[in-house]
Amino acid sequence: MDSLASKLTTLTEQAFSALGLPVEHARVAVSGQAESAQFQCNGAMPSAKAAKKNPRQIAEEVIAKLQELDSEGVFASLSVGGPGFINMVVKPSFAEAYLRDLLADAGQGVPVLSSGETVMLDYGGPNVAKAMHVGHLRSSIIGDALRRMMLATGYKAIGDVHLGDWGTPMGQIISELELRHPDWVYFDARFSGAYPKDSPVSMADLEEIYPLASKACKEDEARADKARQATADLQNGRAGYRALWHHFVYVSVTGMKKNFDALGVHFDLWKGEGSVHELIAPMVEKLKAQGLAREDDGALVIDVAFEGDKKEMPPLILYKRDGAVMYGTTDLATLVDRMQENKPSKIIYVVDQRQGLHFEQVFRAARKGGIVPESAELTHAGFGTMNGPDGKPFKTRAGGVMKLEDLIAMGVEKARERLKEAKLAEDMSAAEKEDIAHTVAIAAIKFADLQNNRVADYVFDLDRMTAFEGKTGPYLLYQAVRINSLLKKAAEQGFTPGETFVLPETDISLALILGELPDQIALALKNYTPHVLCDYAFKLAQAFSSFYGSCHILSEPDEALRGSRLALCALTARHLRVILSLLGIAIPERM
RNA sequence: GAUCCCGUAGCUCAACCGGAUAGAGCAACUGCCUUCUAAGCAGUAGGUUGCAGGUUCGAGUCCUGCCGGGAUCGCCA
Repeated sequence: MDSLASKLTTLTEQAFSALGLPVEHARVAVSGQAESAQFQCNGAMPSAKAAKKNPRQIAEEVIAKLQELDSEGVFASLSVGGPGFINMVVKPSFAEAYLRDLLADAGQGVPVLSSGETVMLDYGGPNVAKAMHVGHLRSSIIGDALRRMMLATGYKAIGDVHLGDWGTPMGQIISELELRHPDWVYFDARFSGAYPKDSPVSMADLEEIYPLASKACKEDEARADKARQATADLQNGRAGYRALWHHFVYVSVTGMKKNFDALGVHFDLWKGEGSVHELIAPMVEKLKAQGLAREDDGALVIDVAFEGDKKEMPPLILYKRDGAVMYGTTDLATLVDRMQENKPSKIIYVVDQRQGLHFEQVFRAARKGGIVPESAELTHAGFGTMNGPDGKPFKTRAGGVMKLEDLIAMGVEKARERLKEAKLAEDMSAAEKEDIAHTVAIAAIKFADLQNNRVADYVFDLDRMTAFEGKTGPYLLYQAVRINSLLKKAAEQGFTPGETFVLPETDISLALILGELPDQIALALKNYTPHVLCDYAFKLAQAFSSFYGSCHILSEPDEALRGSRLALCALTARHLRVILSLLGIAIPERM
């Protein structure tokens, strides 16, 4: 399904082509000046220089050609504005026909942007043995939204959680446990039997142990050496350590799933850094054989700097002095794995901006080593940090890192209060109320995050995002629920939405905005910027509210107009449902 | 020190490939609930887009230089 504007672009392309003007300038966009036009084409101005003509004159010629080509009566008016803008107003009948097709579209207005290309998205990235914290929120929310958008537009999208499970922290915990419990069978190097099935440590134990171990290593070099050795031994396959590590992963993933379920974030793959361990040695051998890997100060590295580089580009370390690998190595091996297993045409990393240099190094190494061909896109879709209302990195009142589950609980508590204040959901059961509070809280948190430009830092202000007024998730839920309630009420009176439209002056503005959906989705995906869809959802909800305020629907005596208005309601509701589901936001039945 | 990102209304943020008079929300002010959910709608006010140059028909957007903030720069992730 194309947008309304792209239908018009098809016409202007014909006109441009007939006049010998470059068709790439023929694009029609929604007008920035709603008073003077609905749509505009700016192509006369850039075409003017090459054609050696006055841009206004070109615009006039395009308009004349458009009128000549317009046998179906699309345009109500065409005019030249300013230095050469081609302003367009369409006839209601054109918009009416378009909406009829849109309503009948099997794809619900979602454009098809790919015929099944495989794309992999790397997001979430929680660490084993550590509680998930607010730092994981953005990656999870943005990554999942992009996955949903790509899946809906025809890609074979695969989300991979990419656990942080193979680095130094693992060795720090193992060595800490060995110091505390030297008698455990996991530390008996001569033991060759089966290790216990159940984990000797709980998630709570790990959360307590890790910070202590990490601190001890920072303060004591000998202690740090012990941890380094344990990391290397784990990676090199020491059986007891591996057994213990499997327990860590298991208990951690159980906790993570609870968080991701609460957020409504989905993954297709639960692989981690450790999953690709077997691929590392052959990969490194190949890099050596290619003459790309070299030894440097005891470590094995691959140079990724180029001749014309402006910035310093340190080599990527494959093996540390102590023989252990770092996340650059596992990231590279993960690319080997992905190219072998999934052959994606795009791999998108939704990871903190601060990792920019790291990904540049990994991508360069992957290209150099022939691991990823130039034809496959590698993108680091980075995001800014989440700050508190004071503009500084988000912390608890005590100054510590806030756990994700605590943050979600705070959001739910806030949503509960707001519902009570607004005297909403009063007639419902306690369980249903709780359900709605949760849905509202997640919508608030997700929308607040997604509506910000991905690359910029953003201020996380729970009071503001759960406020039930203005540009918030709850406002959108309210609009969606309100429309559904209206449609239900209409059905009770025996009124059903029509299949055709009648668009008087009062209804045209909403109709035109409904016709933007396909472009908005494509634009959001083009630069991996979900905030475009947030903006659009809000604009649509506002346009609906305005329409709703000025047109009384159920009391409309004209049957055709009433049916058309109900269809506008149904289409708006469907758009909101589609957009919010692309963003990963659920809508309650009622509230 | 080098490199990258950011700087737009009092606050939080938009602005599609460079397009017309830079838009929303919050806060403030004025109206609107005996009809479909007022968590809403209509309206008012609020700007030298950090500063100075440049490129061109046209610059918040591109280029150069400054100022301010953040981040990164080899054995953590």
